[in-house]
Amino acid sequence: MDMNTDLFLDNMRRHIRLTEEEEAVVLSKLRPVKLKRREHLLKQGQVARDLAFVIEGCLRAYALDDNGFEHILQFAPAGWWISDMSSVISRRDSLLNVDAIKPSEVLLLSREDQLSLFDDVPKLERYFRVLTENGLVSSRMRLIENLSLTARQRYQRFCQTYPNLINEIPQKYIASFIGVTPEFLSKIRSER
Amino acid sequence: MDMNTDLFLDNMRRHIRLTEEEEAVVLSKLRPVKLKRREHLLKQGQVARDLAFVIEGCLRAYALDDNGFEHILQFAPAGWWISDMSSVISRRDSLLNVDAIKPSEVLLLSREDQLSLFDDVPKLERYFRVLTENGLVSSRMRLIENLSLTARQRYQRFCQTYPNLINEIPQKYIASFIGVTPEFLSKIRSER
DNA sequence: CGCGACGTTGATTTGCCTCAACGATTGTGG
DNA sequence: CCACAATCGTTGAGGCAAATCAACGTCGCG
Repeated sequence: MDMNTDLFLDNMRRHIRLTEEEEAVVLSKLRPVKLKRREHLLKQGQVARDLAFVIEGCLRAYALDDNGFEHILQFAPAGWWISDMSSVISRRDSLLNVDAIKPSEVLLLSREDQLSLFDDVPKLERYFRVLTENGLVSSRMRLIENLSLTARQRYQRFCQTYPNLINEIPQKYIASFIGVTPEFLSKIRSER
Repeated sequence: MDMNTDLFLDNMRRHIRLTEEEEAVVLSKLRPVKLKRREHLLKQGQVARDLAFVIEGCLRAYALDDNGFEHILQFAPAGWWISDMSSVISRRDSLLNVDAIKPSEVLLLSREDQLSLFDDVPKLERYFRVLTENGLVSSRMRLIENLSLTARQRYQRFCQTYPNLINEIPQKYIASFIGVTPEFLSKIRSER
């Protein structure tokens, strides 16, 4: 079987050390999937069953508000996990959509398999705890920044934090991420 | 020894089932502390070493921006955990302050003890993973709401989510939490 | 009692949105 | 390979939600 798992193994090994057998058990649960641009991995109203590890391309998670506007909560370039943890954990309908910004490839892990892996390979629980902790940290960070920074400052911060993404994805997605209209981001960028 | 741990044990038992010995090991690491109104558990610039479980009163976590304004990220009434996870995890200086809104009592657990407990009582890892997951969920929820709701709607949402807190804490804290000035919250409330 | 913290109210300002028009670029089918 | 549509970014005029600033009433507390 020929799935490109190097990026994933690198990522996991940065946090925990497993035996070869254990790694094989984990890998056996991962399902590789290719996505076209705009193709959805998850739509709101569905229950999210899978976590996705991006090995190529870039995905995004976004919410649609009552007026039909998109609000991007997370970008996931290669090497990142993405999904609606809220839905995965609670098994309730997702409020988020996840789709591919560009042609991408991901490894899927169902919540069911994840939980059974926690029993079979207990060290894995630590790996995902750390990931969740990091997710919490960055989510809080964004909350602070949204409460205390102006749009201009949030854009500068985005440029510092995701220098790779800036030239990789359409500008309107960046606007949606930092919480302004595409028009206003354009005006910000034109100043100097 | 006379520390009121019922609330904590209730909370933990809702997630995992431990033996009496295991519970005793966990309890042995908890240090009870009383806080006066306004007393700080953590100030920004320090490295947060402790997680705090509130057994009485109410605490808050807030960030100070460059202009000296406070932005409250979390309230923790009795039965809630609070701290700056970001600092605890990364061992870097905290960006948050944590203090008591009213006279309070908390149980402290150092990160060091938490990690050693993960080795001694592996089931505990699950408890904290779930807590962190829930924290992530609510943090994301707030981010969505801050991006997509008006101040009026955020206030209504706050009233639904924390009906107990509304008459318990000064209004300016609620303003800080939902991300408006105290003056504007006052105007919102006076409409109808 | 008198002071400080808090909430209210009003006048004014401002950061960002809305709407509309217009190039530039990309993509697509003939 | 061209023609055309769709998508995207830019620019400008006008509008609105919320901030700012200031004054004032009220309450709790030393």
